[in-house]
Amino acid sequence: MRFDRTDVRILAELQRDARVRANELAERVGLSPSPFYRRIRLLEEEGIIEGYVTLLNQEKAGFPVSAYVQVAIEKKTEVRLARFEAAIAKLDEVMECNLMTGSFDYMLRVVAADIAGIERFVMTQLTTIEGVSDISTSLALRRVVYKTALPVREPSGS
Amino acid sequence: MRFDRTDVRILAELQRDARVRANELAERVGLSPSPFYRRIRLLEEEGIIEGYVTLLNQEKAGFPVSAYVQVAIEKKTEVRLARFEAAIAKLDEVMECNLMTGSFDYMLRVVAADIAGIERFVMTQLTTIEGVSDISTSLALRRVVYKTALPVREPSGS
DNA sequence: ACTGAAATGGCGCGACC
DNA sequence: GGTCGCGCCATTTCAGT
Repeated sequence: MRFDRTDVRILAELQRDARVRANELAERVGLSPSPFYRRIRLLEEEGIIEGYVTLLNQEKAGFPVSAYVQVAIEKKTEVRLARFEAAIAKLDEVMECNLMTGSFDYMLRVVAADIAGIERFVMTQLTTIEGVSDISTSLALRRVVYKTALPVREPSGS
Repeated sequence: MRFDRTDVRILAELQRDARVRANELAERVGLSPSPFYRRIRLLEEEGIIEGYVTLLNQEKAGFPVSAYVQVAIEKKTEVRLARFEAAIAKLDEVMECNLMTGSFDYMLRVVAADIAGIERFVMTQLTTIEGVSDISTSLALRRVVYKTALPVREPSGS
């Protein structure tokens, strides 16, 4: 699916604030309500829009500590990777997990109430998963940037 | 500020879906609309709730590639770090940036339309910032987990 | 076929108990 | 925290171009 510059403007606004006044936003992009809603529905159906969520302040919500944890898996069979991923998916503290290039296999971002919580996570949750052969943890000292908004741009040749 | 188990249930739902039927959610947590809205407003004012945003599908929005980029800064003066952070904050591709412990100083998550976009970002944006002395880039091969919802729990002694 | 304008049902939110 | 009630917004339908 392609989206035009109007979609791009709508998506930019919605990414910033899921609760913008729809009519006002429609007007701002030069649309009346009904085509505006049609576009939104289409974007939802196409799966471009994945959902509308509420963001909490990490500190104030009680999770001031973030850590990036790199994990290496030995003898990477498909089954073993699948099991690791299934185990990871169940852990609430894991905000992100990606299969990576490089010497480690997975990169995780983990949150906790304190540094001990990170250690506890690594020791009791990660090391107990079959095949985990190496773990490298780096603590975040301070968050500089955290965004959820992708830099959507209009496809070049439109 | 403390929140009780009712707040926790509300926050859990709102993190999952910012557009839940408010009256329905209020009822589900055993509240009538009014006190429900009062709690929400309070959570917003306290800054626990940071905002309501729309999440896009990274692939479908045209940014299928993620990379974690570690950056080392030489002669880390406060001014130099501040300048680096200011420069980073302006770059749309940077979804996350944290000051870190360990041999590198910053950990970034960067998105791009293709691998060349990551290389271009590193070469033209990162290396040109004063003081950047080392960069290590790892590509994400596949996203396993991506969440925005913190595992909020009721404070222990309530 | 896609856009624009009007109607309505339901929600958000304040006043008051 | 609950009840009442108003105003406004999200959403659909319908006509126009």
